[in-house]
Order: sequence, then C-alpha cells, then structure tokens
Amino acid sequence: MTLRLYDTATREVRDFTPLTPGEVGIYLCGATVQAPPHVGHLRPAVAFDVLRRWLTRKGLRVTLIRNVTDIDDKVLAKSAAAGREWWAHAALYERVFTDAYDALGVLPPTYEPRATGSVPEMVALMERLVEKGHAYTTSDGNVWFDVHSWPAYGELTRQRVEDLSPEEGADAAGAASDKKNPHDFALWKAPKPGEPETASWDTPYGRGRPGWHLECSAMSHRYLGESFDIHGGGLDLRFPHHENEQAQSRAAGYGFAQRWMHVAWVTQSGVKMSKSLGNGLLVEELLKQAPAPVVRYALASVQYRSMLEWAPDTLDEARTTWERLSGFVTRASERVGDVPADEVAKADVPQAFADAMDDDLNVPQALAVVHEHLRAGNSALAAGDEAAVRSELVALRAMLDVLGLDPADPQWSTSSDDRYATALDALVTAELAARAQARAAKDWATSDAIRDRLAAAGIEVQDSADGARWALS
RNA sequence: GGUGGGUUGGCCGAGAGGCGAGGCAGCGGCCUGCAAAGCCGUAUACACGGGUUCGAAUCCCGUACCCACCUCCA
Repeated sequence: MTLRLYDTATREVRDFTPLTPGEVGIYLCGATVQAPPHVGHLRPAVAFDVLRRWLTRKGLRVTLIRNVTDIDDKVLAKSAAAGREWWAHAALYERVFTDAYDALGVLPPTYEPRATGSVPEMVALMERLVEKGHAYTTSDGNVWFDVHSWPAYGELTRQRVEDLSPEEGADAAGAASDKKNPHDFALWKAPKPGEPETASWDTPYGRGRPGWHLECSAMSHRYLGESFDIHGGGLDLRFPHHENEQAQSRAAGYGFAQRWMHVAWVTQSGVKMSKSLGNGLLVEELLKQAPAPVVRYALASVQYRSMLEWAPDTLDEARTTWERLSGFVTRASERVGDVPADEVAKADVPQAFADAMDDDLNVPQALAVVHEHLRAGNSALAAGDEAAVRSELVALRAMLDVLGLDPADPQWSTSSDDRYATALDALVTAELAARAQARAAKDWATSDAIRDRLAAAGIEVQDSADGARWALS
C-alpha cells in the first residue's frame, strides 16, 4: 500500500508521490516566539514529527524545515510590555519552545530558520512581486500584495475576495488612503513611531520589517526551492496566512507547495484552546503533572485532522497506557535481553500498522494494532515463550518508535545519575528479599508491612511466578 | 454575510452501505495468602425527522445544536 495523505487544497485523500523520488521536502510553520507554548502549539510539531518518522521508516530522505517567527507585531508589542529588547524576548521564548519540543521527543527539524535570518530573500521576493505588478507601495511606506492582480487568490480556502468579511482588518484600519483594496495584505511594514531602530531593515522601498506571510514564502523558497512536497501548519493558519503565502509565491512564479496538511486544534469542552482565550494549558505545567511521554502520547494518539478534546482524564488515560507499554518493554527486556536500537530501527512493522499509517496517518487505528501486540506479548511472557516475547518486543518497539514513543528510547530515561538508580535498586532488592522470606514463612503481616513501606516511598511491588519486581508508581 | 468542520456507548476516539476498531472507566472470572501487574470475558452507540436500499451510524433531503476561519493565533 502506498502512503495516502489528505490535501487541504484539493480536499481529498490522495497518493503521496514526492517531486524527487526518494526525497521529501516539508515546510512547517513554527512558532511566533512571544510567549510560552500551550499543548495546542505542540500538536502540529508532534503530528509532523510522526509523519517525518513514518516517511523516514519508509526509506525516504526527509528535509523538514520549521521556521521561527522572531519578528512581527506581537513580538514587538510583548517585548515592549515586558521591558526587553524584541530580539531578547524572541530568543527567550524560542528557547522555551525548543525545550518543550525536546521534552516531548520531537526530533529537531533539518533546519530551523529564523525569519530575521532571511531578510534579503524576503526583500528579493518582494521586489520580484513589485516588478511583476503584484505588489505596490503606499504613501505611508508600506508595501502591499495586490489581491486583485492574482485571479487565483482564494483558491486554497475557496473564498472570493468580495465575500470576505466586510469589516476591515487591522492592516487596513490604519492604512493610507492609497491602499487599493482592504484585503490587500502587507508584504512590508514601515516602522511605526516608537518602534526600535533595530526592528527595521533597508529596502528599495524604504525602511521597515517583513510581514508574516512574506517571511514563510521566502524561507520555504530558500531552503526547499521553488517547488516542494508538503506545507503544513495548524488549521487556523489556512486563512489568511497560507492563502497569502501561496498567492505570493505563485504570483512570483514559483510552483510552491504541492500539498497542504493542516493539523486540527486541541479543544477543551469543544472550544479551541488559544492564547487569547486564556484557556491554554501550558506545556510546562503539564510536564509537572505527567511524564513527558505521557503528554506526547495524549497528543499523538488522535488522528491529526480531528479535534483533540483535552478532557479531565486525558492525561490519566495516557498515563495508564504508557505504563502498560513501558511495563511490558521493561519486563520483556529483562526476560530476553535488550534489543539493540538499530535492530528496532530496521525491523518491519506489522502490516496492519503500516496500512493504518499509510491511510493518512491513522494513528488511532495503528494503536489498535499496538494493543493487539501488547496483549500477545504479555501472554507470551506469562507462557514463558521467549521467542514470542522477543518478536513481540521488537514489533512493539518498532511501532512505538514510529510514533516517537518507544519506551526503551534513552530520550525517556528519567534518571540523570545512574548511581542513584543503582543505590535505590540495591535497597529495594534487599527489602524484597526480606519480604520473600516472610512470605515463604507465611508471615503475611511482615510481608505486607514491607510492601506498605515501599508503597509509601512511591514504589510499587509486582509479584510474579519468577519473584517480585518493583517500579516507581 | 462568506468559507469550513463537527454531533458515535460514562469518557476519549477510529470507521464510513452488510460480520459492533481500540483505549480508559465499570462489571464478572482466572492467577494471587491478600493486593498489584497480567490474562480471559462482558453491557451500554452512532443528534433528530424523513427518504433511497434486501440492508443505513455510513448515501440523499430537511431540522436542531456545537465549534471554527474571514484581525493575531498551532
């Protein structure tokens, strides 16, 4: 089965065929680094990380570009309010985002360009648009894209300029009277009074700074070329951001994105989580409530095009499943030995899993396969069938690796210092030996007292035919 | 006003004409000294009203409600 992916532009699931055989170029709109991320911000990153891992496992060479928007109105406003230089503000939150991506096991993109690093490319693109008659300047020093000069404008989201909301947008509100159409969007913004000198650049049309849409068009062109395979982002970026990007890039004569993929939102009680509503759950807070892989599991386990309802017990459910998965991997590895990482990387995933992933990344369906193998693995463990244990262990880890959730991945290792783990293991093992002795003597009072003492210390005892083992609860 | 998405059992969440995905919670059992872990089994469902069909959660028509984008949003 070949990989089939939904394309927002054509609104259909269709076969994915890379422009260059064996290679895939993906541009993902990253964060505007102005505030700390909530879970909603991490969902597209996780979804595209899963896509990237799946493409890689299928043998494709993936170039993933995810930008950092480090200059725009919001960054300037927030930094001024915080009493920082805008570039310091952007750098601060870029770091916070990077930490969050890292914590959730999102592999670093191939390259992560900052908008401010591609200003010459933006100016060049803008000049090209002016030359071709698709952009113009107004008396206030701004440069605009002329939406009426590009008949295809609106094709991505199937909207006609005349049908757009009659109220004028923020750009239009303060614009000079010589702006041609209220829906023309800014390519370049002249400095406003009070804005720092460092936040503007020289161009043939005067000083200023790039508009958000132009930034992404220029960066995707710079790093992926005139045409590339997939452009992604959050669903809310479809309009105006992606529509505008496409209009600019195509009007400039470039093939641009061959396919669009949009990741749906994280909701609470059905309402979109958003910064402005103030209902966003900060990643930082969630990581205090649950281990990082649990948060990742919660984000990854829903198909990317469906809204993900963050319910009160979402994290608890994810935790339960994660403990089942990691519990099996630990017990199985103890039984049959660790499976080398490269064996896991090369292993074939079960066909049913592959089919689910090929079907527009149907992770929920793929997880059903994971659960089948988990049960089979646990049964094999109980039956003492080591060959079956090992093959299920390899299959399970290979599948989970695609989702970025292999419990044996060092990424999820919790102890920063092995000496503590070793010391703790020695102490608990001694306790368990004493308990085993008490149990042999049917001294249940002593045996239960030991178990209670361990439980009070956050250590869970699991008995089996082979003896007791322990885990942090 | 324009453009979209949605409504599946207590909760989350796949599916998209015919044998009730899966998970969590619940219930019953096995195992266990008891528990935990694990295993086995199990009830409850497709917003509403029509229609098409041998057969509809799935297709068509209508209705209701919810969410979003058109200003910044992942």
